[in-house]
Amino acid sequence: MMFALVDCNNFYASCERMFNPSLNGRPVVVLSNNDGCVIARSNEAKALGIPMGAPAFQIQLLVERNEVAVFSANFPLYGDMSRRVMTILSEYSPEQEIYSIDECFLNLTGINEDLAAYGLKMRTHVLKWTGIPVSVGMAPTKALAKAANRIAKKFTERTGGSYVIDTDEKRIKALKWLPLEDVWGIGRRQAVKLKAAGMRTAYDFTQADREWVRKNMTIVGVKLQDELNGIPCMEMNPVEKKQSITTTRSFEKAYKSLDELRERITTFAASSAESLRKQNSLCRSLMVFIETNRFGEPFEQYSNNLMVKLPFATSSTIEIVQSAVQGLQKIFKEGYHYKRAGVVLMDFISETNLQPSLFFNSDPRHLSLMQTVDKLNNKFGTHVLKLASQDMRTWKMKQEHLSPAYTTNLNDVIRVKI
DNA sequence: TCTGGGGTCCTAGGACCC
DNA sequence: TCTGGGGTCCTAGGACCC
Repeated sequence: MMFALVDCNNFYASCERMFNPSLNGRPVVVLSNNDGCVIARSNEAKALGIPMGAPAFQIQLLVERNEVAVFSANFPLYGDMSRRVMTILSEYSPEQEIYSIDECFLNLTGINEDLAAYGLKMRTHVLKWTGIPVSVGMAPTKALAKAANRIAKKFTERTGGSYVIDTDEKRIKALKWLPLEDVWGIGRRQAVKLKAAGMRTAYDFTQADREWVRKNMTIVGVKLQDELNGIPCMEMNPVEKKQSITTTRSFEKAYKSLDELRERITTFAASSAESLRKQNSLCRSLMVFIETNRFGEPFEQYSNNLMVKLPFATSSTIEIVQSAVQGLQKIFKEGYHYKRAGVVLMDFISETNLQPSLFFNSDPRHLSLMQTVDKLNNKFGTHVLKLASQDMRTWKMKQEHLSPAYTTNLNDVIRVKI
């Protein structure tokens, strides 16, 4: 077996920079929705010590002193750039697993070439066609490919951004270099436990007693140990349908009334339902949740969630919204300052596997109605059609540093003067 | 004033059944 | 002191990922 893990460097920051070359060499950060906290940093921003996840207001001083370029997250742009990168990479293997917006696994088993050079070829190709720098790690297991990727990225000057672990010597050298907490699959919790047991590097972990690992880290830990020892346990996962679809947002200000929350929940449920239809699924239950400011202060805290079983499988926005709002009414309590809410759809079946029930079924008229709505919304841009109860008030996300929709809106396409 | 959003998998323990 | 035991299904919560 041979896997590649290809990963875009500082992806969101690289996307912003791609359309604004004057930012080359300058520190760049991208903020989450509501301009809340840092979700991407260029190397220069990392070097300034701006931590991942830092609240925007806490890095204000650093930003001003160092002329850091700050952007509000522009997810349509990143999604579009991702699609382009992934399409190029798919040419390098018969099997691609898109693992996240900025990385994918490729199955390189049977590719009869010098792999390090093959990785460099991918990197050059992607950079030339999209302007996005990527790193390529290759190894006989997914976990080792992840480790190889870290080496490719960390030592770009030496590796050119492409590194292969194809011998036991290289494997051991890599694992002795890789700190425990940087291993794919070992999180903060486990790292503490492993360090307490005297381990420090990925290599130490591979030497740990198998039974101890099973007891302390379940079967997941045992598989990871095998993977790092070069025994593949994780296969390529073909792109499958999602098992749950979530829409959640923090609010710019606190909401107190049921009416305000009802509008938000309606909008979230509608957005989730749209994604559900996109993958041709129906859902049989959903969860709605609301919460006050989890950072406390100065008001009393309350958070709650509720699972709602739908009377039938459906993808109708109307029916899903109804159930979500019923759920909201059950958990809503007067007197709190709500700061976040969300709707999770789950328990899916495929449209084609629907077994109609004798008495309770989704309103058959909704399917064609929804198809029409989706078609129109697709054709004329987002949400020319929506429920009357959606977006009643002028709800707005804080986005003070939003870049143009360079690739998805004709008016924002970059013009080149000749 | 100001702290994101969207996923997956595994397990323990309760409910229920025989 | 002194409990029956074993299977299955479901769910909440924890851990991890990006």
